[in-house]
Amino acid sequence: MATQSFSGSLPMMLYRALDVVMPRFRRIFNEFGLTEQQWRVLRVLWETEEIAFRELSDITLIPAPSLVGVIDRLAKQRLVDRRRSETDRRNVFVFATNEGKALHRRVRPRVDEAYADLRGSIDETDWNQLIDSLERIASLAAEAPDNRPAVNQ
Amino acid sequence: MATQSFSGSLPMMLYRALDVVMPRFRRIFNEFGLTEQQWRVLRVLWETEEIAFRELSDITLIPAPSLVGVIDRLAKQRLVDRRRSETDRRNVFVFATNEGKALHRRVRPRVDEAYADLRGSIDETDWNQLIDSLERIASLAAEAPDNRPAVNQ
DNA sequence: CGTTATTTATTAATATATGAATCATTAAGG
DNA sequence: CCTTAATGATTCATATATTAATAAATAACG
Repeated sequence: MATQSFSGSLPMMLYRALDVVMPRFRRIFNEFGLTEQQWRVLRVLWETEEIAFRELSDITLIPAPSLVGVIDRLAKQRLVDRRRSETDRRNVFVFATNEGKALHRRVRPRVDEAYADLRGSIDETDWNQLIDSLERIASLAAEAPDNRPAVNQ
Repeated sequence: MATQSFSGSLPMMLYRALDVVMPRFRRIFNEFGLTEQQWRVLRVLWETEEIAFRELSDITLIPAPSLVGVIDRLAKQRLVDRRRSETDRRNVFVFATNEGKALHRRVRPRVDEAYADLRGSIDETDWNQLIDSLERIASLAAEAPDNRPAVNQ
């Protein structure tokens, strides 16, 4: 096999896929005064009433130092709030306010619609194949002992 | 099909794949005092003696406003330099200095090795399938008229 | 128990991303 | 030509990423 071309490398292909896919979603977020990361937090809080800071960081893939600021800004808009655990005061829990839940309910249909459009623009088989391949890549995480990201315990 | 789970969505799967794949490369870049984006620029300049700013932005997937700073910092380290086009003075060309080329030659083998390791840790068929699927996603770009990224002209 | 490690969120410093605006240059039109 | 429109890099303001350090709380251990 010849020398790997830069643009054909796996990392650049992943970045390019995101560049193709994300703008349509960011446009929606912006309409509602949200950033992509702020949306991720609201989106996760839709599924769990309350969530530990670390777990929120793992699920949203927002690194902890960044997440601090994301939550600060969401809290300033009264969309989410924190509380410290009583049993272990190092832990922080995050939850959506009523205002946050209401905003989520308004944004969600638009995002779902865009997602359906995206999915509709790709052949069903290709789509499943892609998700499948990405899952296999993600499963490498456990095997690399020097990686913090995501699923490790 | 049930409601799309957040972590199983295409964007989050793409982000997770990058989170799994990139740390091993960033560790190498850091050893040589480079950031990921700085490396991308050096890596591209390895293939073309000189390149137009806009084209560099398209290939590296670094947005123009960010690329200005990336090149500024590389130039401060004497690794690259700019020159303005004589025929159209709006255009800027970027090229690697001898120092930049030398650094590239030192980093490159380490990156290639890490890439080979990565490739070796994934089944050949899975790998090809993934690259293949990502290419199909990338090809959607042309169909979305409101997207700047990459290949448009 | 008291001291030392470890864990958890946070802060700090620097680099990059994002979206809008600006400034210089060139192209187009009358 | 001269004015106006378009183009290309850059700047600006704000948000996030990255890596290291810190501070508070808890766990572990002698």
